[in-house]
Amino acid sequence: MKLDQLSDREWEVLTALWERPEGETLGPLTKALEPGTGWSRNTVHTYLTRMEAKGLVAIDKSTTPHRYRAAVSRADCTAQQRRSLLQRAYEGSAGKLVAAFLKEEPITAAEREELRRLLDEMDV
Amino acid sequence: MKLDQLSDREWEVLTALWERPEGETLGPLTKALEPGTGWSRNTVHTYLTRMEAKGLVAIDKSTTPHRYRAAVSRADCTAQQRRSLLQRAYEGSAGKLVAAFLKEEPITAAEREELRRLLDEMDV
DNA sequence: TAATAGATACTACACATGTAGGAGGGATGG
DNA sequence: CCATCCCTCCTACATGTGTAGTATCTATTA
Repeated sequence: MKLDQLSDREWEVLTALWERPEGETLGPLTKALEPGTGWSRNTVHTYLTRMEAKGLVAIDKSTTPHRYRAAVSRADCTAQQRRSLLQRAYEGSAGKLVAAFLKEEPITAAEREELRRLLDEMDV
Repeated sequence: MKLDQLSDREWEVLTALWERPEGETLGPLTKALEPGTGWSRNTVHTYLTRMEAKGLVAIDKSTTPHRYRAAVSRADCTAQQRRSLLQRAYEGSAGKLVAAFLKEEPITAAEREELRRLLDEMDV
C-alpha cells in the first residue's frame, strides 16, 4: 500500500479517525470534518468508501449505522512520508535531512537539549 | 503554487531538469529519463508541457529544438515538502520531527557529530 | 530526390480525485 | 399515520494524471 502520497483530503479523514480509535459513525464524523473542510455528508461518505477500497479505512457493517475506523496507523503513515521525503530530497540520508531541518526550521532550546540527549544515547 | 504534493513522476522530471541547469532539449531528456521510468518520448513531452502550465517548468521556444528547464528550485520544493510533513505529522514542531528521525532512521556516527555541532551553533 | 530521423502539436483514453445529488429504507415524533 | 430525519447505496460530472498515438514539419542522408 502506498501510505505516502496520501492527499490532503485523505489525511484529513484519517486524522479524524485516528482521534476516534473506537470507530465512529457517519453523522458525528461529518460534524467533526465539516468545519475544517466544508464537506457535505455525502462527500465524507464517498471518501470513506473509496478509502476502504484502498485499505485505508475499515468499515464495520455489522451494525447500523456503520462504524468507520482507520485501517492504517498514524505511525505507519508518517513513517512512509518520512521515508518518501528522505528518498526524494536527501538521497536517503537521514543525517542530511535532519541537518536541513535544524538549519531551516525553528527549534527551541529545550528541544535542542532533548536532541542532544538522543544523539548521546545513540553513541553507545 | 503547490510545491508539496508533487507526484513521483513530476519529481522525476524535475530531478532530471535540476541536473541540467542550462536547460535541455527533449531528445536527451528522454534518454535520461527512459531508463528509470520507461517513458516514451511523447510521455516526457506531455509531462513537460503540463508542468509548464503549472509553472513547474519553463520552456524556451525561441530555438528549435525547444529547451526545457526547471522553473522551481529544488530547495523550494524540498522545503515545501518538509513543511508539509511537519504540519501533517508533527504539529509543526521541527523538534518532534527531528526526534522521530533520530529514533527511527539510521544515522552514522559522523553525522551525529555534525548534528551536535549544528546544535551547538544554535545555542549562541 | 526520396526516405528517414527528430522535432512540435494535437488528440485520446482509462483511471483517480474532488465534490456532491438523488433514491429508497427504517425509525421517530407529533 | 404521515412527515422528517438519518442511514446506505448508486450515480454523476468536472478536473487531474498516467501514458501514449497520430499528424505534420524539417533537416539530413543515401
